Amino acid sequence: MSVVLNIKTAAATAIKALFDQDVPAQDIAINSTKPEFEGEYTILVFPFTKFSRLKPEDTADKLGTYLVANFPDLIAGYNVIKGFLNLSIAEKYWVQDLQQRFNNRNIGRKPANGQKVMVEYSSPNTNKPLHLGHLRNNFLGYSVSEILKANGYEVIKANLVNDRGIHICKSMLAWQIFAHGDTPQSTGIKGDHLVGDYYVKFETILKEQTAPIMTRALENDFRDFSGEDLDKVQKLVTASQKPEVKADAEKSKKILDDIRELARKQTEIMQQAKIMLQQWEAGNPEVRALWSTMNGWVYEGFEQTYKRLGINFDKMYYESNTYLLGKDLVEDGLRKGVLFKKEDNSVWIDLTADGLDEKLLLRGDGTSVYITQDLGTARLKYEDFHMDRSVYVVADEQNYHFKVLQLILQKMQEPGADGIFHLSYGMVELPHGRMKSREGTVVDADDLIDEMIVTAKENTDSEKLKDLSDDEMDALYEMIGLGGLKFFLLRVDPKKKMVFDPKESIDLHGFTGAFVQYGHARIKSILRDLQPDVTKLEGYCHKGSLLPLEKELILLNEQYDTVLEEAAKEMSPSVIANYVYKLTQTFNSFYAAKEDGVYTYAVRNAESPEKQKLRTQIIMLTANTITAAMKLLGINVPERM
RNA sequence: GGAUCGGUAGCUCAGCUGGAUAGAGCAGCUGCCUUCUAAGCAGCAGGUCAUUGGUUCGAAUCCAAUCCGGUUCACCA
Repeated sequence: MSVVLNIKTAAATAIKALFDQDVPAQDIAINSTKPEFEGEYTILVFPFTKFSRLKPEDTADKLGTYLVANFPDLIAGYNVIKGFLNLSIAEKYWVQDLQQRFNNRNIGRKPANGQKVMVEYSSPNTNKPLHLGHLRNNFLGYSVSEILKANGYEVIKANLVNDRGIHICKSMLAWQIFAHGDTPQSTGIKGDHLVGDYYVKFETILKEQTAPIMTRALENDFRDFSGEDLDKVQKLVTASQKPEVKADAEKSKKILDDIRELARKQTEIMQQAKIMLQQWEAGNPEVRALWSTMNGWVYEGFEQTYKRLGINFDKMYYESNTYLLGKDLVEDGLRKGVLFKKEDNSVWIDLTADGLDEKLLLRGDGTSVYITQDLGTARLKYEDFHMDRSVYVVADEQNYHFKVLQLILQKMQEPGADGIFHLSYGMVELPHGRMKSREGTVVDADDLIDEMIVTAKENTDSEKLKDLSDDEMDALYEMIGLGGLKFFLLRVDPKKKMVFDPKESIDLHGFTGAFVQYGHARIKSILRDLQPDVTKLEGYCHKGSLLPLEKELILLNEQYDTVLEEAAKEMSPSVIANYVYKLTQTFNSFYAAKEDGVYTYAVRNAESPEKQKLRTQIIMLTANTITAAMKLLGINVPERM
């Protein structure tokens, strides 16, 4: 049980005894004591004055006296400032805690809790390589999975690959026209990048073909359009010519965009892509063969990147297998009366009572839309694993989609519906704004990783490590570079959008992964020198008093369990990142503190054998906590750097 | 326009289940390597917590309104 919980329980007992009031222990507010006051934890007594019928100071005083008298193993002293009861925890408590935990390699890990949770993350499209935005998703999904595991959940990491659709046909078509049979082998280009290059090629041609259609349309020449699109474009062009629209820059831009969208649809290359998609759906062997080949290239590329990122999955789903799902569910829904049909045979759900709109689930021709597949896939996942919770790591632009998804499943009384949780994360932006592929500002994942590793190499003092082999050095650079990237993307609260400044991200100073790794390497360096006898340490429980930073480090380490629980509850690796940084920072202060040229907290040259044992326990504990915490972020820590 | 998320130091972010004088890092400025790794440490400077009102012993934190910004509201995925 954590110190805080112990204090709360003791306080609840004290309140019952002193004031005859039943206050649930968890309702008692406890803060860390501000550094300028004496003590470690502070109870806020304001809420108790109602029934104590005493001034806050007197209430605190009574409570403090009682706690010291009745819980001497926990609370050694107290002081009162206004309504704040500052408690000094008995040093014996800290020392015993230290002795029990210092050599635990699985620090913080909870026993299995019998709950199963699926975490779906990554879920890439197979038409282009991964970029910065995917990295946040991948790191988050992996880290949250590890955090849940450490809290006792059984976790299934799932990846739903979007391997079919118009976007892939675009790459395929451009490859057919322009590649002259090029392959990753023949060009030496990584498969996902090669396929992505042809996606870009497609977009270039599309743009070229769109321009004249657009120009004609704006001159009221609509020869490129027909049917519904003809109606739409005429209306839009007419609207765009109104003086009040011309005066409104924002409005006219939007109308122009809409016209452009229609023009894009009419281009020859777009029509070809659509035909290809239809052929794919019809099972055309030639198209299917090309599709398999090009997806194969992409998977090889992704495999490399995932491996490098240290990311893995327990279950792969492919949209080509799941995109037809959901129709059964729609049938069930119609039977249950949750869904209804319109006269054109399209199927809808009415969500107006929930403040949303009517939502289409099946088109008039019986084909499904995006959300229908997702409904079907949700059912499939549940049938496969019967998990208690199903987490989707997806950017916050899809908040509405997931709200609707869960609502529909709940209305259909699908068994997994209540367990669905959309782990919605904010976009990664560049200092100048969003990444835009049209403006070529997309930061490629592979490039970024390379850059980070090069930076790590440039900033490493190889003199210190000259006895390491080249392979060991490369592994170290990779650990530091990748760790830095992960830490940078995970240290921010997932819910918030974040700015990625390349200059800042590759920094190895301050609140960074490298800082934490460095702290760990420093500890290991001391331990290498010292070669402590672990069995002796395990039998050692320090008797003398503790210096401030000795106590502070034990205390921070003690908080790890609580931090881990909070990270799981919030599904937020940033909680861990902030904590492990603080812990390392405190260790660094401990490490560097000097008085009159002598290390205050020297381990090797400690002032007594007892202090040496104590400090060895402390730094071992700290190293174990750092290692465990960083592992949950997907970051390894080096023995030396 | 409706829904929704956000606005804290020059920049990037903590703090938000109400509590003491709002914290880090970067950038700027001072110091500190003959002693366990200076990717570090110690310090200085930097704030109308978007604005206004409310709730109360107490508000960056809760409520309301306003302003600013993002996302979303497709028979696209």
